[in-house]
Amino acid sequence: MDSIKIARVLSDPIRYKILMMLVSSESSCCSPASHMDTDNPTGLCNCELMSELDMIQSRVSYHMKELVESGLVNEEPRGKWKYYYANQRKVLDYIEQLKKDMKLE
Amino acid sequence: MDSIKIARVLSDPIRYKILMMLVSSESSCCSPASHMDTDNPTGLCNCELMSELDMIQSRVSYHMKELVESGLVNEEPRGKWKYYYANQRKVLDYIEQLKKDMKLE
DNA sequence: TGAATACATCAAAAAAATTTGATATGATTA
DNA sequence: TAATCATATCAAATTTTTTTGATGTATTCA
Repeated sequence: MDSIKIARVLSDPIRYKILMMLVSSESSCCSPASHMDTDNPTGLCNCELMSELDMIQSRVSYHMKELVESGLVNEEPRGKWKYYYANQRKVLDYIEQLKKDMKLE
Repeated sequence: MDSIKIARVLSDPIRYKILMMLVSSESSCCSPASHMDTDNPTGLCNCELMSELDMIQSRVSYHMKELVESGLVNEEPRGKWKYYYANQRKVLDYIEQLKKDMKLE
């Protein structure tokens, strides 16, 4: 059941916060805007998350892996860096599944 | 953040299954229908969950406690038994919070 | 009342998830 | 090419969650 996996990923406070940061992010660190994918102008890289969250690198990396593997976040390598952005569609899909399972609406 | 707590509860496969069972339950075990709360004709008791899920009593009890404490399930003691029913409004609230946090719609 | 039934709670064990520090990989830049 | 920077991965330690078996409490029923 996919919604269980999504719920697990969403149940960690740090990941939830990261997801909200990604949803809200309009600018990027570490590189000029020209490095960004034109279709996805938003995004954050690990280094920004590290300083923003005051967490060591491997810890950020671990949580980003969880987020990406769940599909809630997409990643986009740009040279040395890796940018992340929220996959809002995945959240919508999760919500739809939840509604269906819980016989809502 | 409340949605994190809800997500944690929803991230366990057993609890998710129980919640779906409660949502779908129209009849009850262990007692005549007259024992049921008239406002909430659905519901299941521990004993039915035990046999349905093939789990020992303390395990069912643990998960029901988690579900009740999260607000996803309401309980209703009826004499010797305890009936549970899904609180669909709580799921809806969770979904609304999620939508808000993820800037959806 | 006393036996039986249903559920709660507890502590210990087991399992799963997270954190950390060290090291590895891979791209960039001097 | 060598040094540097950003990120990935790993194993061990820690923390959190779940499971189990034992025991406690409350209600029902004979």
